[in-house]
Amino acid sequence: MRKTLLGDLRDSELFHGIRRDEARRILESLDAQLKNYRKGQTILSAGSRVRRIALVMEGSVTLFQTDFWNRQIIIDRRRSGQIFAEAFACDRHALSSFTVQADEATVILWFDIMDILKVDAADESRTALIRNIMNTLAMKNLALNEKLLHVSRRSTKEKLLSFLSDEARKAGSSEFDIPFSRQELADYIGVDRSAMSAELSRLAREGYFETNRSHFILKKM
Amino acid sequence: MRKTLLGDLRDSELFHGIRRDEARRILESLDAQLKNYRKGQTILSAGSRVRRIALVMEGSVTLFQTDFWNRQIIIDRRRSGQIFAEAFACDRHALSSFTVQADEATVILWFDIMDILKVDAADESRTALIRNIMNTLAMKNLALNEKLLHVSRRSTKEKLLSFLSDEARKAGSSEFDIPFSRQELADYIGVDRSAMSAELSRLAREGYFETNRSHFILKKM
DNA sequence: AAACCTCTGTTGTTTTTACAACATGTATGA
DNA sequence: TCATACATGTTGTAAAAACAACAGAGGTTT
Repeated sequence: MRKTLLGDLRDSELFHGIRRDEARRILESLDAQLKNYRKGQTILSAGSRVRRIALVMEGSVTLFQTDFWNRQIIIDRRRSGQIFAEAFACDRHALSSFTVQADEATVILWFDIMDILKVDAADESRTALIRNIMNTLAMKNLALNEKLLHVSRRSTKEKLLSFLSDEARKAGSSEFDIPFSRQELADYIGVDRSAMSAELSRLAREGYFETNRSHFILKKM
Repeated sequence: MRKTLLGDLRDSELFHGIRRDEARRILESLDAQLKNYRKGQTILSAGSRVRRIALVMEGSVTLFQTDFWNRQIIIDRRRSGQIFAEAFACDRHALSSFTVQADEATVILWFDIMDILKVDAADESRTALIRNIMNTLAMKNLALNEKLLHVSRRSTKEKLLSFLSDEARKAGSSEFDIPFSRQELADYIGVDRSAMSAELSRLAREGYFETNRSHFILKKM
């Protein structure tokens, strides 16, 4: 495996806190495999069985579904340092629910995560890797739960109040900056930007908060 | 620990495939603790640090949030055999984002999941438990992803088509039964029941599918 | 069979949202 | 400073959804 690529590993959430030589040793014992893909090439097909986690080393990929009526739905994009297919690899019975294609020339590192659980193989670095994977799954879980909580509110007003309330909780203060522009926020909670902008004005007028750009100050009422 | 309760453990997703005596041994080494709660008692408060996973042994609990403007939002309910707080326990930096209260007299088994990763403690049953936890996290992830995909579509029509397409994919056939009544489906995708019913009729008339109650036959067009 | 209940579909009305078009604000570099 | 580009706010209109009220279908109990 190329040294330059291994160096980059430490930047990924998965190998965080694991020494480079340790990472190399672990990956070798896990049947890790580097594969190159051309722009547009299919890396993983919907419906296929996935045993291994994919770590994007170089390039970027798009995850999408094709529905029953052949309409394409883009799910997400993953870049260098990020992983995909981890949920399918960690759940023995799951098949991939999406297709993955390379956006550009891309290098993927594949490795079998379940192998790492083998009883005879306990050591500190492996433990760290398992912890990192569990952390990753847990964090994704929390992020998905949080987003779902906002998105599944019925009205734009409820979505905004749910989101802002959560931001205040995370900031530990009624005054905070959100990590989104207006357009990004609208996409995140799944509504139209201009309608959302109007709703924000209305809520501010009603006294729920003051806002300027990404800065918010919530008001008890 | 009471034998009767330990017997029930095998029904939980977490201890699936682990022998009763093994489960007992593991739990003792993990500082497992049984606690009883009265109806209405708070089991876990939003904002607190959580080190241990909670497994509901008897009774049931409600997970909810109180937002900035003191409005209560019910997130979910967990019953005997199910776990909660697993994502907070698996992500060292996370604090609980919700409060948990007992719906009735409830028994909770608390245990430290990160302890199980200790290097000196590798054995088959522990490996199975780790695998089960990863499975649980992965399955939740997939379920959340799937629901989010449907809920975040903009219109009722898009939500329905997204949901039905996914059901067809999971069934491996264009003909299938959905696991929901109309009201449950409306709640799941986050829309009004009667409006959804009307939309279903419209889509059926437009030729997307035929449906009777929970039975659907999708049509290519 | 009759009475009852729950689920589902339909329709008219009200409310909310999306959409489009444009105005204003803000940051950036020539 | 001016020109420019992009983000944000505003408004009117069309479309969609929520809501409410009711009717019929299906199933269950007596």
